[in-house]
Amino acid sequence: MRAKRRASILDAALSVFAEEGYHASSVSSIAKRAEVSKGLLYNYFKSKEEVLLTLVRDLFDYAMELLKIVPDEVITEERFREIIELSIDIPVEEPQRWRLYMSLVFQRDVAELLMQEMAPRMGTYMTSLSQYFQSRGYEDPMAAMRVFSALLDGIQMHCLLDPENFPREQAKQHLIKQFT
Amino acid sequence: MRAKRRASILDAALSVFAEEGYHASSVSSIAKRAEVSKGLLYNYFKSKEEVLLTLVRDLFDYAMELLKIVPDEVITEERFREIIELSIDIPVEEPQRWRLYMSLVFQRDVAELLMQEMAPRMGTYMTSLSQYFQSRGYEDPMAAMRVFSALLDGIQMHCLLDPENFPREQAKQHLIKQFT
Amino acid sequence: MRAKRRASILDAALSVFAEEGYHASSVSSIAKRAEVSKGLLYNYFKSKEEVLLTLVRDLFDYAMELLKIVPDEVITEERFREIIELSIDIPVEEPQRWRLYMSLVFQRDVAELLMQEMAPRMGTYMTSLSQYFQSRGYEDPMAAMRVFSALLDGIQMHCLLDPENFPREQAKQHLIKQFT
Amino acid sequence: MRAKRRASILDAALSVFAEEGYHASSVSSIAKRAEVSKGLLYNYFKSKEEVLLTLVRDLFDYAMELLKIVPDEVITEERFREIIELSIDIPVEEPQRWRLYMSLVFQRDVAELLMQEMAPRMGTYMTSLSQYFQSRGYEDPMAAMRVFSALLDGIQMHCLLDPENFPREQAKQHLIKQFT
DNA sequence: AATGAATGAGAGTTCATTCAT
DNA sequence: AATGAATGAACTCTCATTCAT
Repeated sequence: MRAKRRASILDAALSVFAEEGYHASSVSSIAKRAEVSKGLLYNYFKSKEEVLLTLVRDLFDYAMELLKIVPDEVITEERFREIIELSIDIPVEEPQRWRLYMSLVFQRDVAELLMQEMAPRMGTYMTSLSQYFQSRGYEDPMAAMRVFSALLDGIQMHCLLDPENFPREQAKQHLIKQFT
Repeated sequence: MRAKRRASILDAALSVFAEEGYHASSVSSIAKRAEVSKGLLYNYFKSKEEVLLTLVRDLFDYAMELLKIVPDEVITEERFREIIELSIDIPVEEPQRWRLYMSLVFQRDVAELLMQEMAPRMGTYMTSLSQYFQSRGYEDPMAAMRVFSALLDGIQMHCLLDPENFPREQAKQHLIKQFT
Repeated sequence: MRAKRRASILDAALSVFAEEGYHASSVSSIAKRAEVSKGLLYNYFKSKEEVLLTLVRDLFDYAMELLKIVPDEVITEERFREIIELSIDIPVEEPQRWRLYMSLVFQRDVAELLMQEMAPRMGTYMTSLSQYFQSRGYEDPMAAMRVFSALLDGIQMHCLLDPENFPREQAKQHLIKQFT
Repeated sequence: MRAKRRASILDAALSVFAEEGYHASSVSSIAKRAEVSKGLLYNYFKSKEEVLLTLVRDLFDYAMELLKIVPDEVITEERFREIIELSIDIPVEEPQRWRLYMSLVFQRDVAELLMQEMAPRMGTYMTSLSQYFQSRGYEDPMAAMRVFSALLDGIQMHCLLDPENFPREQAKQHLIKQFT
């Protein structure tokens, strides 16, 4: 039951953060939405920031799991295609969570905190990707990987900003065709 | 001289916003950085929000001008290539301004205000673009335009996040090759 | 075993109060240090204030006992000397407890509560003392007693503030010489 | 006029602190008593602690001035008598201020802050005093000085606790007789 | 045009206390 | 006897905004 309360606080926080942005959200409004007293929230999380970090960490872990990313993986063409498809489809399932994530990327203070933690795991993933590009004969596989990531992020971003109208399938096919 | 004061306030606001994010910035610190009293700031702008909106509007106008975007333009392949190059190079010149812009995109409350104003002008540009894709024989030019925009935004985003290391030229060439 | 628990709570409270001061101490930290749940603490004491009062009452009783103070005692010169020595040596044995006591003297709200209770017992002691001064031929024995008490308190205070360096023996001898 | 406001805040703070003790006092109640908004108080002082420090610093300076204490002074018997009389009479004039001071001595956290600042100036005064005792032929002038200070503090303390009834004159004469 | 004193609402956070279990 | 989840009021402090000067 403790876990349940915790989850409901995180749910509430997510939706408030997503609606108003992290800095503009108040702990009061999170508590209210979670139907919990402000005091109790501090029983579960030691600060507003910790709520945010928890949220993002969870999301990141969840994404890693869904994408089935493991360290030092060798990426085949088949797998590469899968990564593209999942990367684009997953965020759309829960746009709220991912929008929050995106909104933090350009928030200097928070972004640094996050990157600190995620850098290592992201790093090995990046390496795997650039090895894929190397195996495909790219001259500068590192650069190719970065361009690819940027393009993928762009697609994700637009999917999140307008999940209903953005031509997701076409975008997917475009990416796949370009890089396989 | 009134214009000068105004400009210095906007400058100060930009750098404060960029450093701390809009919501975490205080009017006091903007005034201080602009070497102006808080009272005077309110003489020029009626609220903190208006300062932000002004900043973004100006940036938008400035971008439109640099990109030489005019209503109902017919885009040639040459011009298309130019648009790509400018779109990627311009933000890198003043990353601070553009980062602020990006940080707002996922801030529901502010984003809506902005879109309201910019939608019309953006609209005609989008139309021009999709006509370009139509002329190039794309089956669904509207979709192509959206995919293209997403990819371009992704590149811009990564350029802003890591202006020094991102392989800008490669990204540009990639985009150009794909769409011409 | 109930008594044991109670005692361990009082111990914990004493050390927390001594470290941080009464008002700055939290019930949580007392409970934690006593290795007891907050709820249980309230089973033994009905409020934080009661814990404090108990602590001070106990200390007072304990001091009275050590000083062997009984109502209507007739104080001889020998006994007077003993009182001085004990009064100065006792606090130094457990500076923590006595420092807490001292810290309350100038805390209006708490001090009143305490005095209320202790006044009667202190009264008879004061009377005994002033009778001693009367027997020694002091013109205004009441005044002499008060001056003496003040001087003694001064010594105690300094002993507690710097137990290691304060010249305790010299102070004792000084007092004894003055008043016998 | 700014100075006036500042003074009225300090006045209010003094009386609130004196009544309830530093930790038990709230900034709200200080502001209320000063007939000032909470916000304004923070315009004048950057924290509750700074209000306290200001108060104590001012008091200390004021006392030093009244006692006419100067570095490296050579204390004569006449001057020594004067110091005793002033030391006892001054606090009684404004018991509130001095009670606050006393209440802090046993407040670990604050006391340290204060001592840090005052130590140097107190030091030279202590030196002067111990030189006086040396000149009077005391075997251990340092110890004599400490005992003397303790006794004096005891008198001051009791004067403050019961200004009306404590036999101040007798105490003064007692001290003077002992040490001259 | 320009100041900065002043406000009041609200921010995040803590905590003594209660109560269902 | 014992827990710790839960509360709500109060805490210190911040800040956008106004206004007398």
